[in-house]
Amino acid sequence: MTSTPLTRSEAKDLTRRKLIRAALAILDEEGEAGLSTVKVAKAAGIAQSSFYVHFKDMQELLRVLAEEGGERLRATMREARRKAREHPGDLGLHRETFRIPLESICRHPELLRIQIRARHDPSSSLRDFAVETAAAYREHHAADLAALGYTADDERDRRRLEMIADGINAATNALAMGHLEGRYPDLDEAADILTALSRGALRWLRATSNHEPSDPS
Amino acid sequence: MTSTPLTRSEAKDLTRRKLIRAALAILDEEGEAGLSTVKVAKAAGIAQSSFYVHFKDMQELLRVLAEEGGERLRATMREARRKAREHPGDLGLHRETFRIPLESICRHPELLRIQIRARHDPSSSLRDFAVETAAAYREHHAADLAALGYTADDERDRRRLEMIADGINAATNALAMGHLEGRYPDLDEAADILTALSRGALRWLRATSNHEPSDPS
DNA sequence: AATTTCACCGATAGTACTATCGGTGAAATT
DNA sequence: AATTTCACCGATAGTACTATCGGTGAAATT
Repeated sequence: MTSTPLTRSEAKDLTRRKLIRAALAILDEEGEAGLSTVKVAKAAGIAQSSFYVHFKDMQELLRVLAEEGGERLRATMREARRKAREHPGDLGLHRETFRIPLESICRHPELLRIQIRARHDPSSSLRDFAVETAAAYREHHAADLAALGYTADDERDRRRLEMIADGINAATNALAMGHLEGRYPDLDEAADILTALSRGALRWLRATSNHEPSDPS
Repeated sequence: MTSTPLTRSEAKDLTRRKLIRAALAILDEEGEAGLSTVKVAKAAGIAQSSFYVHFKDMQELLRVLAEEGGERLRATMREARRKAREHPGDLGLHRETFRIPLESICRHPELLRIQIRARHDPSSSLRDFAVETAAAYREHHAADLAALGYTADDERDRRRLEMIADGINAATNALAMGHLEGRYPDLDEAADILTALSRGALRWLRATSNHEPSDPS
């Protein structure tokens, strides 16, 4: 009941945050096509025209959204990496490597949903961001695998490591989405499967590296 | 130079095909947000208002597009399955199981792109179709794995098989997209990796089935 | 206390699109 | 040959949205 007296800039910043929150919610619920200055402003409780006090246009708001989302994703990757470094060589850790991204996705599923959508939508303003994020994620994961002892010396092995990382990443996203949709209740089970998938790939990598050109049997 | 005299219904059908083709191209290049009766009609070479001679509205055109795309996808699945049945127990075939979808994706990449986009876009008219297609693909693949001898008897194993199929499917899509983007030049290599991934998962499945509750080491 | 700043407002011009309607001429039918 | 059908056309009313502009009052500054 105590009225909180805000300075003008504090109030402005609050409104800005409201706009960003509103945009994120609409983006998640209705997609980029559902975004409009009308809807975002109304959801934030201000007039449509006041939207432009805070952002030059919708494009700029989306850019800000992408930057903030990217920061959150990078922080997650850093955390996962740090944990992996704390216990090098730990086998149970291999599994942990997969639990962390799964959990982080489930904590903020809207970020992944938006990213996946933008990644494949040529009309999306967030497309470049999404493509870069996906590439960063892929390389991060490839580095993780390399850290587990599967260093790639030549071009071919490096590419293979990247392909494996790409595949595992995609599988991670798919299982996380399935979990959110209620199909896969147990995240640990998902982590186990990802571990098993990556073990299979790495076993193959070891078997074919500097040996036969290509024989997965 | 010989003018082909078309009956009225032939001409109408031709225009209809042109509209569908134009819509598919625009959908792939600009996304669903870029679709409009103006653009589609113009690209097909008719007046915007004539669009409505062929379709009730854009929604209906999208439905038709989804149905045709779905038919093509189902045909691919049937073909893959048929081939797998021809050589049961063939180990090299396990690899073939992955090459066929990869090739089919690369033959019509726009179908997958559109599907992935729609799958995660709440505003998409094609969403239901995309979700159903993804589910069908997942179950198809789970059945494929079961056919390889990893029959799932209880609820847990069935779910695990579905999770593995889901993961492998996602990886398949990711590698196909990477191939199309020029990152992975060799489709065979991609098929090898998918084979290796699935071997790892199935090995784990065999190791934990009806034994320990969950231990991936 | 007087003045300035500025976050927000309502109104509105401009843009892009949808979907309908009456008209037209060639194909199809009689 | 006369009549009907219909794929397509241009015009247009209606809808949703963007982005600007002048105005307002409370906060901030003088």
